[in-house]
Amino acid sequence: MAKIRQRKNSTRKETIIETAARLFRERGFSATSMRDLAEQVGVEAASLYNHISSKAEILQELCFKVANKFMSHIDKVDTEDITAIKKIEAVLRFHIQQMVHHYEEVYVSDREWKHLTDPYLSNIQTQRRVYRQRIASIIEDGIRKNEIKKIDAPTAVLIMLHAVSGIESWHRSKEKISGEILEENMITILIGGLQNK
Amino acid sequence: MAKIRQRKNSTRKETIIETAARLFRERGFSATSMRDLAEQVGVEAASLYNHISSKAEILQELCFKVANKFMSHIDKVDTEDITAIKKIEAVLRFHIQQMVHHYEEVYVSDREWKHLTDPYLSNIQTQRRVYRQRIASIIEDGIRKNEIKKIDAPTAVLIMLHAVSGIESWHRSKEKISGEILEENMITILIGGLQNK
DNA sequence: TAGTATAACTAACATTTGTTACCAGTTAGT
DNA sequence: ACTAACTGGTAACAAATGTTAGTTATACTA
Repeated sequence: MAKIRQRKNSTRKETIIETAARLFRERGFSATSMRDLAEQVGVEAASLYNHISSKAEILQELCFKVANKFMSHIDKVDTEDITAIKKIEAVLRFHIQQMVHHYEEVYVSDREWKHLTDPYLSNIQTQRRVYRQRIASIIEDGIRKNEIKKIDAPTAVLIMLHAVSGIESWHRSKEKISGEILEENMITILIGGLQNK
Repeated sequence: MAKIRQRKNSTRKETIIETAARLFRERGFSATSMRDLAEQVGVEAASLYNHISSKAEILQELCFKVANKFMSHIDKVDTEDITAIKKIEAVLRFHIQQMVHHYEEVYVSDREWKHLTDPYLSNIQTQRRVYRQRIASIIEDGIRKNEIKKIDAPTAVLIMLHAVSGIESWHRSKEKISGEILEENMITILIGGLQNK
């Protein structure tokens, strides 16, 4: 029972969270009501509460899932023995791939985290700050080693991360180039812009 | 009376819209209530309706004001007799300056236009599409003339515009570099990334 | 001084919101 | 077969939402 409860519960819960991610992306967290969500899931609003404990919890799960994913990745990249510019490229490629393949959850957690409430809000703010600082440190390292142009590292981080979130437009556009070509184009422009020639 | 009504009315209306821009930026359009707005203006919620006709109207005014501003600017740039890369640089610098000096309204109109309703929604969607296409055309022209790397133009536009919206992080950061240095850094990276060497 | 437009207020409205309490049918393990 | 968990539904809630109606005080114009 415990086992089965776990499995069934989480499957249904996952459906709800995935559906919520799509709606939060389309309409925003605040503009999405539990009744909207229920309708898309095919259930009454009250029934959602058999699987989740609040609307806020859905956003929390989305945000922390994504935050953890990016944090683990930069952990891995940072231990590799490659040049700073290669590290930045690896981080950038990961961001692009995540935005291409896990669009909804990544986009939502990036745009809607402000609607978290306090223990979670502070937590995610800290995580985001730490994450950006780690990228900035890699860039500063690259500048010292003359691999990267002499620029303001936080500004470079800001450009990188926000450029990636623009992949939203790509998703919505009619005639999409492939994800791979998108990735190469973005790398060309952004790494090209950072790199010292 | 007409004169004074006009002047007083628009002053008060402007205050409301400016305050709304700040709140919409901080909390989002949907998460900002008319009572929140009224409180910040220092008035009861119902009193707002002496100056504006609806919450939606506030967003409309913000979005179209900003859209018109950018559209006029690209009109001007496009008639100038300069290289394609210089045109792109001019557009980019204008975006950066607008984001630095008219942060709230530019940011809000960029993030919250989805909450417009239909005659206005379609209108702004078209304007945004046309605007991006015009930048893409300049880029394609630059590619033909070998001033710009052989990249996918819509992708370059996407990167440019979204990178600029990242100036939001700069506004929120404690130790800001100056607006001018920010601008030069962004130009270095982005124009450096586009330009053919 | 009388008259009029402005801009504020209070009270109230109809909806929509997130959520809870409670009940019923189905499923799965003993 | 019996029990317990799971998952759904109905009804309802208190609070919050955008907005309207009606009133009043102020201030400028004639």
